[in-house]
Amino acid sequence: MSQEKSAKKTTIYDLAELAGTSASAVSAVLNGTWKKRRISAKLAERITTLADEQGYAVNMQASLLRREKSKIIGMIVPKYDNRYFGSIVETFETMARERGLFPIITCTRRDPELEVEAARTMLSYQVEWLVSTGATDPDRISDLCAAANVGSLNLDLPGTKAPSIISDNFTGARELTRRIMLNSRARMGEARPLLFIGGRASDHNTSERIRGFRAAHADIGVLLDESHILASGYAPEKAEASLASLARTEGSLPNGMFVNSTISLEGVMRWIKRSGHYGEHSPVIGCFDWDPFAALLGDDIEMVRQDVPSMLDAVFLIIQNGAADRTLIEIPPIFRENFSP
Amino acid sequence: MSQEKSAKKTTIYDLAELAGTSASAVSAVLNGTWKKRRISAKLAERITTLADEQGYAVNMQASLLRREKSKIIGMIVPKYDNRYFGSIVETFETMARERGLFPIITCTRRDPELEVEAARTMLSYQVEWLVSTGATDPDRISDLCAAANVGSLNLDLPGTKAPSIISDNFTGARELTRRIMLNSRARMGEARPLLFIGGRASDHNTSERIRGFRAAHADIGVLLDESHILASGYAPEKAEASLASLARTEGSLPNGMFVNSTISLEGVMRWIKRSGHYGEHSPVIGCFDWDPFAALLGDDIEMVRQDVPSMLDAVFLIIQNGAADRTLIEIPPIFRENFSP
DNA sequence: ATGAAAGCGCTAACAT
DNA sequence: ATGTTAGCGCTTTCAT
Repeated sequence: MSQEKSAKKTTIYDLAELAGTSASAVSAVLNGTWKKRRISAKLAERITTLADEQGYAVNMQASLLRREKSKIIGMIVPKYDNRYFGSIVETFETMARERGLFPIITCTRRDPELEVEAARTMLSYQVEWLVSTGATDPDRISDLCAAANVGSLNLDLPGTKAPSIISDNFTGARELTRRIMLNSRARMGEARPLLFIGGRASDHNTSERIRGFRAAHADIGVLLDESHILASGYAPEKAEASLASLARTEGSLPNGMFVNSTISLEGVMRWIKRSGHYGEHSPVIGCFDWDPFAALLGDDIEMVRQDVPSMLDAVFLIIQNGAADRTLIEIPPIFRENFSP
Repeated sequence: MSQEKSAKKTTIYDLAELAGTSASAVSAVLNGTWKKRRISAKLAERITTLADEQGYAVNMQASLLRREKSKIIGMIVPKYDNRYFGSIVETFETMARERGLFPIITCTRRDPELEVEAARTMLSYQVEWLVSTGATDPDRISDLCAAANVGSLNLDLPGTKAPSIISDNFTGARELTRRIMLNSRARMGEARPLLFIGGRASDHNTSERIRGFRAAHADIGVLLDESHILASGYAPEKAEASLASLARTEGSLPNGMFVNSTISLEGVMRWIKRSGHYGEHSPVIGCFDWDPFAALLGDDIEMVRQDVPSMLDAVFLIIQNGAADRTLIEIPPIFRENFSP
């Protein structure tokens, strides 16, 4: 890595010399503690001007080493390729900064190894809190944090060793399923069992959503088909493949579907288009997650939006006030009629 | 901010005491420099085990303070709400880590003040390089970096005080325009002038794309209408509003459009749907940027994908080998037939 | 109203 | 083959 000029960076000692004062005075002026030190306004003025001229910037590494707290807060996130995680990251950054914290974020691409490596690195950087978003093994990360005396939090997917903030998946899925069935009935004349597709059966969110899916069928008195629950992963290709395979074995597919994420929806829509399976009569679809273009894809596509601002409010509330490790906070997702303008 | 336990963190001195050795030995073992120190394998072994047991993590603040280089590389990015920036961030993180660098990223929401504040903060954290992505005032950031002897780079939008890596907007836009016109001719029988919408006329990318747009019209010998170039901003609402306004004044809109980003496309598609302006005959569209759902929106929607991996290859190449400040690297965007599977 | 000095945890040159 | 020591740049008592 090449360095443009070889000049060293300006330090408070350089500034002190230029101002004809001491490093401690400079430090006090530059970090705002100088009122209690009763440093003269002219000295303060002189120092600030000088600092500006020299393009001085504190060395955080040195500053943090000396202080007790780093004010750094970390987050790991699986992907940046959808609106949900995108807004989680953006909101997290904004809220952290509003609270005087410095956010650092790492994308771990759903790779368990990368997750723990990222967690370790963040601990080295002295994060005071670590938020694991959609982590495959959140408890492992909580253990690492606990060993380093650092607070941890789970977001989106729950764990058992730190407070968790997630969507109310059961209630949300139940209502979403109800709506899909209503739409389907409006079109087909009668309520019919739906297909569930996407996600991993092993993860808490997916299993809760499947539970809500079942409950909604029971509510309406429709018997669902167990072989129509396809929790085959998050990647679009997975969804595409399992639809193809089901169509092959069963000939014809249900005309209503519950899709577990926009990422899975990508595969679903692609398959529908490519296969031509449904011909003119595209299926009635509901998706647990929101995307602006997907929303324009058809009239019969119902979407739920996870309430990211409320989820992160809860996160920062816990950071401020603490909470028991096994706390589970479930935030209701938002339906179409309550979408923000 | 509450701290769970009050125990202090383990340091190399604690480890040294437990292992009955010195801090420097521990340090050497833990950071891999111990081969050249000819430390015995058993000592090394003992120390590593101990470190594991104690959940030890180096204090980067201390380590970096002592070392000469931080290995930290910063990036500022406008938004996380579309695939283009999402993949820039994800690719940047991955490539940085592959090179032993620690990436820190800040989202500045197209806010010029936030941009410089973020840059300052990153300089405090001793970044060795700062990549400004889509910055509103990249030269300002380059100045800050220069004052701190830190390298800077512009991505997506060029500047004049640091090397810039951008898409080949002119050529890309010219070819995209040509394709839209071809599609339009195939449908309407004759080539007609298109509408240009989205972006800011003041930014380099938009003006280059408009230049390409003009060139393609000239190539085919079609006269374009200057009042049909609507560079009214990036937000979906802006696009929506300017279409509405144009439709009001002109009655009818061109049946082919060049849309300058997926974000603008969001507004365009919404307006088309809400207004019902085009009735059954939806317009032929081309978009400078790619989104998987937008791609499924219609048969006549052509998209170009900016070549993010190549752009970031160029970024890291410059970081390794250096380049003159005014270097401008233009990466050809990718058309449909060359999309990766 | 301001300066001197100690020390945060780590690394690297210099001992042995 | 391993220990001692001098800082890295900053903050913070404690003197004055």
